[in-house]
Amino acid sequence: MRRSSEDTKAAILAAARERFAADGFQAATIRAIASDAGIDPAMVMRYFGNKEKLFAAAADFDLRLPDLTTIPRDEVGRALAGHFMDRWEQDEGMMILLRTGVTNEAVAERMRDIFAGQLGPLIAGIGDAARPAPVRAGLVATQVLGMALCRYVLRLPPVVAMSREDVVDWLGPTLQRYLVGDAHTAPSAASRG
Amino acid sequence: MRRSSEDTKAAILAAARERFAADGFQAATIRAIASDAGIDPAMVMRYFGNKEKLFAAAADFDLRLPDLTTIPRDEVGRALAGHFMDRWEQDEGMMILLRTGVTNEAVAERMRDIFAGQLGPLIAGIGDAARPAPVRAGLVATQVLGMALCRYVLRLPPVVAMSREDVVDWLGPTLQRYLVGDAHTAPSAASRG
DNA sequence: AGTGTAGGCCAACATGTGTTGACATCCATC
DNA sequence: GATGGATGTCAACACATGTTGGCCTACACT
Repeated sequence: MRRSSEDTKAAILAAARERFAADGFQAATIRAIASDAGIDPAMVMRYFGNKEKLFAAAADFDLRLPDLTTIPRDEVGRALAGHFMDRWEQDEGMMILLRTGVTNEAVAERMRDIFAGQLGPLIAGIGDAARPAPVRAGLVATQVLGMALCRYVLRLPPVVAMSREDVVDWLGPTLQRYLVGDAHTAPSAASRG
Repeated sequence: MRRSSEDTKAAILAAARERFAADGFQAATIRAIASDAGIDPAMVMRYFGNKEKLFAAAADFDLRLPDLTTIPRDEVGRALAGHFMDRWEQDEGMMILLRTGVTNEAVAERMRDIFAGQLGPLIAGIGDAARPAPVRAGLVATQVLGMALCRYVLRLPPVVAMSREDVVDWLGPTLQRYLVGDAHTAPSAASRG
């Protein structure tokens, strides 16, 4: 069965995204990707030039952040937590960035651009001018990427076992404080469920 | 100049820790490590057997958690945040685990063991029995590892720019809530500094 | 039927890697 | 000073990888 050029290219890209997400840049081999796509390694070179360009095509990713200004101010933390959870599970792009960014400076820079360029402006629109938006964006990144790391990459059992709602319940207030709160907002440990 | 066996072994181990921390497992080559240590690659094999065993020796790491029961209950979050900050900066062991654990299942399992075995019991001693300690330990791990990832690996500029005290101020309340609080503890955004 | 072109495969090359075994060199001991 | 073990180097092997160029094959069109 013969495929069209576009079909083959798409098959290669799909296989590449899976392999890069599962194994990282170095461990994901052209041969393995080609095998998954059911074609010869030479085809990968034909369609994408080299491994770096294939990776660049596979690592395309956008946070697709919602407009936070349409959300009630006191629910913005939970909304963002839920959005990231959905985003992580629907698109393996973030897994690719996480697995490769830790050992590839170019990818790390891309992640810096994504979080500064997409999350920063969003937060600037809702936050308190007294605390700079980049710091708030950075803090949100630490909690959100840490959750992705522990849940999907390291697979810490209690973190994997949490439901989406559990995650939103726990991370929501944290993100809320990072977004619109103040460093010294003390948590109250009095109320118990 | 001739060195003793132990000196050479220590030099190799030091070079290996730096390389593994900077480049990860695959990108850190025996040849580069040997070159850093000023010896022939064959010596590495003689003293450590193979690359995996060298890595196992280099990736030795302990969280060295303090006894939280001696700390006032409402300061436990800040204390833990400060401890992790110190630990990250003094010992490159965590950088090694972070850079390699994302693409190496054996290392990921080791991190699971570390956080479940060291952090879990500690938290069980101070927490609320109503919420299981493993979940609390997992949540702490998400925030603490996320900070390490963003600050030392991805180097997000606003996160790098924060002082140790800034980090403790922001992460302290978060960890406090994860440790002894309740999921629905709402942050108060009223007070401003 | 003949033919050109796009899609696909095969074999090979250059390179870098972990790893090994043979050889060299220093130093303590007799 | 001779000897033997510890310390170290060298060259090479076996293997996997990214990459390349040549060749094959099906299909559309005349």
